[in-house]
Amino acid sequence: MPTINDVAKAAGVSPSTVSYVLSGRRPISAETRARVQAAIAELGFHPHAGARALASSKTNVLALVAPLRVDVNVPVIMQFATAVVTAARSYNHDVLLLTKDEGTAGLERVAHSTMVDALILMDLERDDLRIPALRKLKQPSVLIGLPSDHTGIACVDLDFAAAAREALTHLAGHGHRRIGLVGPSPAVYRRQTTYADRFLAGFLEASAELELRTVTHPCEPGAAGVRTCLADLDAELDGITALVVHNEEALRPLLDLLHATGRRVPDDVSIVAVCPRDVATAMPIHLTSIDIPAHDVGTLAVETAMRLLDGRRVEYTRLLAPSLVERDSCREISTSHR
Amino acid sequence: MPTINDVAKAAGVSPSTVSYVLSGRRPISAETRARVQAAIAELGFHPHAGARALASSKTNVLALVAPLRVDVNVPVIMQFATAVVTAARSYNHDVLLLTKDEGTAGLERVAHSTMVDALILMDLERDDLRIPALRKLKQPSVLIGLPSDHTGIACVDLDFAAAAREALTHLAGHGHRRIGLVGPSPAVYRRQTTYADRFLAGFLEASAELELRTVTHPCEPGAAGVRTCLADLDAELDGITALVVHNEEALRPLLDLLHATGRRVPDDVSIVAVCPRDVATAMPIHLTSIDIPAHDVGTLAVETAMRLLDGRRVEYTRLLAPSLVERDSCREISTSHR
DNA sequence: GCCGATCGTCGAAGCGCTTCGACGACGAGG
DNA sequence: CCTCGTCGTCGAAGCGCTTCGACGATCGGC
Repeated sequence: MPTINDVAKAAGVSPSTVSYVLSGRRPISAETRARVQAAIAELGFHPHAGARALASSKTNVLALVAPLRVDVNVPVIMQFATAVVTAARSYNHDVLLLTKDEGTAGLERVAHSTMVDALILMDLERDDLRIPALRKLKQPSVLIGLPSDHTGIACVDLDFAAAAREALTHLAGHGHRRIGLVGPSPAVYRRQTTYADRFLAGFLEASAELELRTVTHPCEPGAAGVRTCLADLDAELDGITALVVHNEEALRPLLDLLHATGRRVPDDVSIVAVCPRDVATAMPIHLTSIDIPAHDVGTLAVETAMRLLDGRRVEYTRLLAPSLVERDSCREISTSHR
Repeated sequence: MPTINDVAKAAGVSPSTVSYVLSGRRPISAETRARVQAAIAELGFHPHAGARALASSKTNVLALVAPLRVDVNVPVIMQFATAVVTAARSYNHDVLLLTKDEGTAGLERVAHSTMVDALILMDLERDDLRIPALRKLKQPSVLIGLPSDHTGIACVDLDFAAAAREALTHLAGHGHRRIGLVGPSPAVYRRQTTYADRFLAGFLEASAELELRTVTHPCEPGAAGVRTCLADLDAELDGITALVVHNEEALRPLLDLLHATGRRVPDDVSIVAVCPRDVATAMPIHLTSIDIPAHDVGTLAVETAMRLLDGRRVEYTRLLAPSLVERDSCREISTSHR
């Protein structure tokens, strides 16, 4: 492996000149630059990351903390990760992958040992224990999610409250007045994962504003969970004509169940799903859905981290507006049913 | 951030002594060690990763190259990643996540700039262009997959040929003689992804050995793809009594289709799937399946990398034996059908 | 035509750690 | 009792890079 000194010798300049060619931090004459670049190319020089980090206190690495335990929502997590890695690369950064279950210790480890310049976390909980730890780090962090006390930490996410509102507005606009929410699994609520809370809050608010009759229930995974959830909803409110589903896993078994029990979608029951576009269209009936824009959110998170790193201003709370796209699972309800 | 010098001063020793306490490379008296450790704890000292890498030429980081483009098999990829990260941590290593689509350049970048000690790649193709590049790196690599020319590079994977053999043996043992293979999507074959090839080869060999009548077809994603695939299989061989499905995505639509066309599983058609355990049991009928042991494979890959790193011997090709677990999708065929 | 600013380059001082050789102390073996 | 080997520690020399201050050269302004 050639070093910067080898390059300097080959090009007949000093090492610092090579460094300035590389970083562009000082003007270098065109000829010198050309000679240096030629030498770099010829020798196949690549700066040593560790040396660079040591001298410059920059690693060009971002930590991404993902809930890798195969929980729920695997595809969404994957989309976030993809977006983050891709965006990071576009800023000439790499991504160090941490698992959420290393907890606070993992964050501190990589931060204290200066392995990363910034951290991006996903799957935040309402009173996430990691938040206070993050505040103590010298590296900035960006959250994908919106825990309760996030002052001073940048947060990026879909506006789940608005999403719920939009789902209900859409259904109400189609004449639906009795609506059930099939929520995430109880485990998600138990962890107080922030998106679940925010969606539910938005749902209840909008429900009141629009003067709808609504019921909500979490939904355990699997066909059995869906069956229970639906039964609960029906028991608490009869004449439900529409369902909002904020639970990717439940979608498929739910459709199966409705089909099996002779409730046609959308003729007997309308559905608005909250899920990535591709899962909405992978269903036998293409679902009217509110997209979870994982790609945008991931990209935005990286962008925010970059701004933070070079000291530019950032919006500390950035909630992306939801967008509902109509497909085949909602139907105008006839006045007689209202 | 305290440095090793601060610790040394606080403990009244030289920096090198602190280093030896940390690394254990030289004997240190119990008292000195205690003093040093106390100082470390008190100051909250964490060695600077870059400095360490520079001085020791070890980064304690592994590169993991994953196909992050949301392709097929997302859950499996996630399981691999989880296993790799977890295993790496257990060896005190971290994981740098690269996307496959950075190709050769990405590997060279992280290797040449000494960001990682070793590389783990997944989703290998038969004549993967990255293999020659890997050979030139100073860091060792471990492949999850088995490309055609892998001499000198460690490979780890499920033995897909044996898996195919086992599936057919199981079905043959239940009296099935006419069997169809629902393969991965044509895109997977086109890329000559190694597991697809190996499974197919094993399937054909076993089919001949067991004197079965078999047909095979790739299967495009989506319900339409499944319909076409099944139609093709039926057209080429009538009286099919069993299906081997080596395509996670296809499983669900396939069951739907069979159901819709009145072919009962397992009464009319038996199924052996190749997929992670949890997807096999997530189906309405619990499928007899051959597990894709992502966790074991990922862990083994890391283990292999570690052995390579400290110069121990490794088996250069390690194919894990498949294990078929019986569930509810296979049925003994009555002699009248044979 | 002189002065100060700007340009382009160099040298040297680190960044924080590991590791090698050296060296005193001490116990064991002859 | 002397020597040799081992133990425990230290000092110094890097590892490969960035960055700061310095300095000659060049240039525009008056």
